[in-house]
Amino acid sequence: MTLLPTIKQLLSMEAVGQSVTVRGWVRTKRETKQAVFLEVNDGSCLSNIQCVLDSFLRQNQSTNESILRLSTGASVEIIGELVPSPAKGQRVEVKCQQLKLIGEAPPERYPLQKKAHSLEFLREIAHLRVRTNTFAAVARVRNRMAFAIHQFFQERGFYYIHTPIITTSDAEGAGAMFQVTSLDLEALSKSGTPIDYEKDFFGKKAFLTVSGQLNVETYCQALSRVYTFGPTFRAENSNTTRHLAEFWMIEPEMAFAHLDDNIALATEFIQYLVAIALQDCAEDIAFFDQRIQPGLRESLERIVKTSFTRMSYTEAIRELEDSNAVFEFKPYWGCDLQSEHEKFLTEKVAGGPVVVTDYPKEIKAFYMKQNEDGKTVAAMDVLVPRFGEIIGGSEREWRLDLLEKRMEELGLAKEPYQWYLDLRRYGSTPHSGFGLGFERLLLYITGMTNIRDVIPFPRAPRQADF
RNA sequence: UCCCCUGUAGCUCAGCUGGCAGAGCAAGUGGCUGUUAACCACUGGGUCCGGUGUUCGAACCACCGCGGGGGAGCCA
Repeated sequence: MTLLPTIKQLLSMEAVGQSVTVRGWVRTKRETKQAVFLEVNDGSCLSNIQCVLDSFLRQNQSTNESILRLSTGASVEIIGELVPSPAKGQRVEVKCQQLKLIGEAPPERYPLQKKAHSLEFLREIAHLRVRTNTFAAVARVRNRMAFAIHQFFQERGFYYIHTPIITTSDAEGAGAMFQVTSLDLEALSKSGTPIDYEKDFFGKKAFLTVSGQLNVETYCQALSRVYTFGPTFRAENSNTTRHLAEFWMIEPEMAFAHLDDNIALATEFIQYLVAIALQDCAEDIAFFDQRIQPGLRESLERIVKTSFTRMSYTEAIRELEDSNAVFEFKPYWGCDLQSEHEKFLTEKVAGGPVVVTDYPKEIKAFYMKQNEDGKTVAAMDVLVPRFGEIIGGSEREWRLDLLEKRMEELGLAKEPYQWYLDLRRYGSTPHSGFGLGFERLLLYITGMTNIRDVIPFPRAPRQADF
C-alpha cells in the first residue's frame, strides 16, 4: 500500500497545480453562491487544509447533494489540484474536482459543534474529543514525548526493560493496590466460605504493579543502565487534577551511580524533552500558549536554558520557615512538604524547577540510601511550578546490613524480598534511579491543568468509561 | 476520604424577595459575500439532574440521593 501525503505534508508543498487527494474530517463549511469552502483535518497537524468547491461542481446533482450533507465531523475524500490560495489565511488550498462524502455526521445528533466546548463536557465524550484541536494536539505531543523518552535513553546506552504488570509483592509501599484475581467473587460472597488464595490463579494474592522499580533494579545489576516505561496502577481514592488510577511511568536505573549522577540525569532528561517539544511540536505548543496557558512557550524556553535550583530538604524547610508567607500547614523539620510548600519553593523562591534532596528517612521509602547523618536519605524530588512533584527518586541502599536493618525498623517482612536482597548479597553496586509520571510531564509541557485531559481514556475513582 | 462550588435548550450560562422558561453560541430555512471564529434575517428547540417535603403557588426554600468541577490528603 502506498500512503497518500498527509495534510501536514500537503500544506508544506509548493503548490503548482499538482493533483492531490485529501482524506479527513470536515471541521467547518462556509458557503457562498460562487463557492463552498471546506476546512478538512486529518490529525496530522493542527492546521486544516482549505478545499474550495466552485459553482461548476454544483451542477453535478450527486455532488450537490453531498455538499448539502457535509457538516462538521463528516469524513470526506477530495481529489483536486493543490494551488496557491488567492485569499489571505492560508498559503495553499485544494481546488476540488471530485468530492466523495464517506461518512455523514448529522448535525442534529453529532455532539461536537463548530464552536468552543468546555473540557468538562469533552471529558464526557472521550471517544470523540480527540477530534478537537486541543485533544488532537495533546495526542501529538504525547506521541512525540513517548518517542523522545526512548531516544533520550537509547542515545545514552540505556536498555528498555519490560517489568511485569502483575505482581505478588503487596508491600512496595507506593500506595494502595488493585487486586488481580480469577476467583469467582460473586459465588464466594454467596457461599460465605473464607477465601483460599491457594485456589487463585497464581496460588497467592496478586496485584497490579504500583512501580517497576524493584524489578528493574535486577536488570540494572547486569545491564548497568536500564529504564522502564509502562502503565502503573494505584488504587488510592485520589480525586485531584494530578492523580490517575492508571498512568504511565518512566523509571531509569543506573548502576555505579550516586545521587549527583541521578540529579544530573533527571535534569538533562527534562530539558531534553522540553527542547524537543519546542522544536518538533512548535505548532501545537503555540496553540497551547495561545488558548490554554498564556506564557507557556516562554516558560518552556526558560526551562531549557536555566539550570534547576538545587537545595537540601533542610535548606528548603529553612526557606519556608524564614519566609513571611502564611501557610496552612506550618513547616518544620521532619514534615512532609505540602502542596503549598512546593508551590512556594518553585514559584516564589526559585522561579522555576527545584530539586530537593536529602529528606528525613521517616517520610521516604525503605530502599533509599541512608546518609551518614543517620537522619536523612539520599532522595531527590524534582518540583515544578504549577503543580509540584514531577519526579521522585533516590540513590538506593546497596549495603545489605543497612537495608535489612531499615526493613526491620519498619516492620517489613523480609521473606518476599529475598530476591531483592540477593542483589545486595552478590556483586552489589551503588545505584540510583527515579520515577517520572508521564502524564505529569505532559501537563507541564502542554499547559493543560487536569491530568484526565492528557491521557486518552482516564481511569480514576468511579471513572473507567470507554 | 474531607472541605467548598455546581447541575436550567445541543453547548456556555442568566433567571432578583417563591408568581407565565430566557440570552449568546450551535442547528434549520432564506439572503449575501473568495469565505476563513464569515455576515444579516427568520424559525424550531425544555423531565429546570432525580425523589420527597413546605407552600395557594417551587427552577428558586428544606431533606435525601446521583452527576460534574475545584481545593486538601496520598503520590508520580
